[in-house]
Amino acid sequence: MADQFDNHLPIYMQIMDLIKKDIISGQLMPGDKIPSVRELAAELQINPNTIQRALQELEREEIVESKRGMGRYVTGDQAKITGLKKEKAGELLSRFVQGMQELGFHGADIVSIVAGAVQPGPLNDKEGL
Amino acid sequence: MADQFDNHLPIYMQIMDLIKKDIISGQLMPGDKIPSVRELAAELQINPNTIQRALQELEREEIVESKRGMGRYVTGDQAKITGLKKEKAGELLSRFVQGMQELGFHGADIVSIVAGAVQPGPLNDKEGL
Amino acid sequence: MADQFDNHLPIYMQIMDLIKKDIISGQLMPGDKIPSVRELAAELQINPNTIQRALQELEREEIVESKRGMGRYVTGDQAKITGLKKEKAGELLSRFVQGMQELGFHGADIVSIVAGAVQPGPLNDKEGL
Amino acid sequence: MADQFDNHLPIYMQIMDLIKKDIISGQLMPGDKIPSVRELAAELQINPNTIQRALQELEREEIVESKRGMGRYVTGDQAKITGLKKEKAGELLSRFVQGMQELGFHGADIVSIVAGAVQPGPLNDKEGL
DNA sequence: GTGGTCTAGACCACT
DNA sequence: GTGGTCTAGACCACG
Repeated sequence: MADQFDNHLPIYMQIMDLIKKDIISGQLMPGDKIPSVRELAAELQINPNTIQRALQELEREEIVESKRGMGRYVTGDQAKITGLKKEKAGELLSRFVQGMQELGFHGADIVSIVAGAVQPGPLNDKEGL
Repeated sequence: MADQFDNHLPIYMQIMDLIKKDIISGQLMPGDKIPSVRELAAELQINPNTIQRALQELEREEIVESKRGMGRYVTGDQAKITGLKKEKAGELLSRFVQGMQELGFHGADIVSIVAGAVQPGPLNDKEGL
Repeated sequence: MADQFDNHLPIYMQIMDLIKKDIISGQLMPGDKIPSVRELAAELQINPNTIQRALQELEREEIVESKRGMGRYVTGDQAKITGLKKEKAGELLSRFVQGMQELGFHGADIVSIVAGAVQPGPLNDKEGL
Repeated sequence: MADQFDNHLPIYMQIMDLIKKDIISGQLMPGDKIPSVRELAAELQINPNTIQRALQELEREEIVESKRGMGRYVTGDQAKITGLKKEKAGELLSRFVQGMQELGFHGADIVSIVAGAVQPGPLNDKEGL
């Protein structure tokens, strides 16, 4: 079976991203309990130490809080979460735009390529890429 | 002086990207000679072995050919090169769109965000992100 | 002591062959852990970097997988392994037959030469070659 | 266009082989004049120095003789040529048989595989390999 | 001069 | 402990 994880990014970071996405998308709401290290380790087939590392880093980023003896919880700070979303979106956007410009695509090209990708209509075909 | 190379990605990969960009942008045309390992090492202030590694990988990807004792050359296969551009663009695009969708943005949102980024007009400001 | 490695072929390729043979012959089964770079380096009296190179190439050929921090493993893809054997045999065969034909030997000649070599009987002696 | 030469064997050796094959197969007979370095260089699209090296080595092996100011000629020593043929055949044979044995094929297997390859009859199919 | 290989030794992040 | 990367310096065969 194909590995679910990418080889050139640390697994713990990929796990951080998984959890962040769950939070941003609302699957995990502020204040929700996060599955225990053991549960996540079993579910993802990953060494518990690696899960531990991921959660520690999320704590450092104040996205997750641990309550002694009660497990870890999504931060109640809503601003933190919307900030997270903006930050991620900003990263994605700038990486994309900069990359496309380096490939020689310019303003309008880029927009129309994206338009073609998100809502493929009769006027756009894949060749446009 | 600030290092010209990024810490998250191995230097040899960044060198690969440098050369790929030169090829895609037309600074290096099909059949052109690529500067020798030693020249690149001197120019980029990088150990020759690292340059060697980068060029070997490009050779594996059939973007570059080495002619014994005569140096390395950009592949003459034009299709390979245009393929390279499409591949890079496709990667960037799908990573971006998929990422944005995971963050909860949908079709039109994504397009307008990109539009705002590439051609900032009076109606869009960066804060809108 | 006579070097265990041949001069015409790079050491790292010879190490690749060693490991491939272990896999084909079943000494290393699919999913088995491969000795660490350092272990192999000590055992074969070869610089670790050279071992590393050999294993990296095997990874490129998808004969071996590395699991971060956990070592390298023989691919679990059984088809890959049987494919390996067929590929090697096919190479050997076509190189041999083509070579013999270029030397002016034809069908039956070639077969009987091989027969003489693998099971020398009273009717064939090596001088016959 | 695909290069006519293999990357992991020196070109001059490959040229030596070309000429040897011509001699063994009778395309070049004992005493025949060998094309000049310039001619071969033009024909094979190879640096004359490389051709020169190949011919020098053939002289060292006494397969070719140079007559001052008159060019190079295939040796008149017929024994040398038949010896050449035996040597080449022996190399091919032992490399093949040894290789197949390392892959786990044994006597009769090897013979029947060769038989299938040189005269494919209704009883043998490729799957047999 | 060119690429290719090898050694030695070091540092790092990941598990 | 594991692989991955990088540097430094050396040697070699090829063209």
